[in-house]
Amino acid sequence: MQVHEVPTRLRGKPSWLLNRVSARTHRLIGDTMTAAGAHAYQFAILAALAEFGPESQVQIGQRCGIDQSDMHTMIKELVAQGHVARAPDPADHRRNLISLSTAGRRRLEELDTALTQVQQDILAALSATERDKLIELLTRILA
Amino acid sequence: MQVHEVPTRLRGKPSWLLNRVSARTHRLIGDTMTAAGAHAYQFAILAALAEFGPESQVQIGQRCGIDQSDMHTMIKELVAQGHVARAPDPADHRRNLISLSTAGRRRLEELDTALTQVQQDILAALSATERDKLIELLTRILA
DNA sequence: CATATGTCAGAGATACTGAGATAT
DNA sequence: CATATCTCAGTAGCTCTGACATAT
Repeated sequence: MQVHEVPTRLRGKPSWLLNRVSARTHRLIGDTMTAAGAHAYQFAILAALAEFGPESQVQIGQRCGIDQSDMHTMIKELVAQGHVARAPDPADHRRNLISLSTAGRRRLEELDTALTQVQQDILAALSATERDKLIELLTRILA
Repeated sequence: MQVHEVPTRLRGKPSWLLNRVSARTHRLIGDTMTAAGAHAYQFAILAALAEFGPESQVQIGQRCGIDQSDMHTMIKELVAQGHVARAPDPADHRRNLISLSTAGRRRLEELDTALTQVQQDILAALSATERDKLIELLTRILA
């Protein structure tokens, strides 16, 4: 649907390409999560808990790149859905220890399946080798 | 500054990598443009005008991926700065023809220089060949 | 006292929706 | 009448700042 040609000074810049691709991706992921009644942050939180076990809100946020201020709402929703439990840390009463429930573990798999499908859609134009290359390059940029 | 390990289910997903890289890039570009007293959209508009000549707001927006509703403010600022002129299109009185001034052309070069430098910073971890590869892959995803 | 955590209110920028005015 | 452009108000989601209470 590209009716008009994109200015050369834009389409040659990685920052512009990244922004456009990321915007499209973000919309797809958002739609998928909304359809599942979830939030992208919540998948990240569930994934962190499944891999590293119970942690404080701050710890989870640092792992996933979620601001401390935004963890509260996300955790509150997950608690209401029965996907995680929030309990004071006996070893440090400032902290809440967040832990994954059985339902939360199922939820994680469910969301992961949906999100994995979205990856296929996003990268449909690339071969398997190229997808790996893209992941590698992005990972190195981020490191 | 990655204190905590990122969950595998996140760091292996292109959507997550794209989001993180794009967020960092977006911040760098934003800071650079703010320092120059400009907006990222405005660079795009100036680039379109320099390459394709005077056009309507809708046309420019479609080229650059800027919503029609957001063009108005951007153009207004560019007019106030003397970088573009806005005049009714004699051939179609619904349209404003936006055209680049001499100052706008200088401004474009100035912003392009700054933005080109940011690209170097973003892609510092990649070789020239890898940068080209990344651009190619992102371009194909977008096509 | 200094620091860490969680909670909460709100700001700022981005991208979009919807509606109205004008012109084709 | 249907459509296109421009303008403008306002919404929604994301990210971040600042403040405060509590605990270490």
